[in-house]
Amino acid sequence: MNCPQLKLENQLCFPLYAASKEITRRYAPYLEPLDLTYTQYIVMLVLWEEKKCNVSELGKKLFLDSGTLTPLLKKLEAKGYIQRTREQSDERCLSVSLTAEGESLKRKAASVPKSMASCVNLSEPEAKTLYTLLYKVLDGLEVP
Amino acid sequence: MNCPQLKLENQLCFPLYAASKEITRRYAPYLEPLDLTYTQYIVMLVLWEEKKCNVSELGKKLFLDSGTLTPLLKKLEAKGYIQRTREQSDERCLSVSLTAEGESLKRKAASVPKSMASCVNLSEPEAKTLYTLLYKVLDGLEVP
DNA sequence: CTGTATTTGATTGTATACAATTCAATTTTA
DNA sequence: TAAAATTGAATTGTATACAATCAAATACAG
Repeated sequence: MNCPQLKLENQLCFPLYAASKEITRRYAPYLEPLDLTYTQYIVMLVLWEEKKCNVSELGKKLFLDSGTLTPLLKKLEAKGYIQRTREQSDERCLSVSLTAEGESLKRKAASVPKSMASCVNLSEPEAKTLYTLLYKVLDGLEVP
Repeated sequence: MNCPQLKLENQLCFPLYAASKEITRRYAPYLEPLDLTYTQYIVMLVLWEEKKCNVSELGKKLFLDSGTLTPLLKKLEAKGYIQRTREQSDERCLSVSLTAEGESLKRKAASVPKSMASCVNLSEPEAKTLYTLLYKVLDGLEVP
């Protein structure tokens, strides 16, 4: 049974999956001094921008659900980077905000993106094209 | 502290990470009738092509290590799709091969790629460009 | 030939991921 | 306004991922 569409090299999903994993793995050495994993890092990226965010908002932005975020946020709290407090107006909502330590971590993180960019062997226009196409895929998936 | 390079929207890694996860998630409904997860599916893709493969070869092709593959291959064996046998010439090597059932599963899988392609909202040239750029990233990472 | 080095999978430990379910708080509705 | 529906996190269960380590088999140097 000859099936070219089932060849690994003919899949678009596979380089996407592999590149994502490999890139994430390359982040580890740069994030270790910050005591962050990659997923914890992108949560901190949101908080450095927003200051305050509840779990569902984080989930929407990062494409993560509460089953991933709840334990992860507890770890960030244990590290002293964030606070978790129930919102007064709606006790169902858990508000996540930075501690002073979490805020000051931003300074140490400032060099991470440049370090990582140097790992990725793309020209500026190529990176831009890739970025655009990936968001097109993501947006196209939004409504199933 | 204003830090544009730390904005989520300025990261290339993030849409890569998110798109990969979302695409993988979209595979589930199509793979469920085959009783395969996404990772199990890409292992089967290799085996449908190669017939026979040892663990380290699978790992190289799929960017996975033995910590992921060993339990996964045991599950595929438990489902009856593959056989795991030590190679006679080198007892360290575990040879993975298809059973008749695993081979015949290929027929049921033949329609999966087309179904998935319809989920991805890219034109043919866009998909090709994305593919090329992703492999360029992967190849650029090969040697750290 | 033998002791050391290397190779190969397996194991262990930590950290995601996500579906499905639960539970409590809030909102809607009959 | 009391019951129903909805919402938002947390929990449970299953499946990856990968670093680090281990043990067995093999290769290889002297």
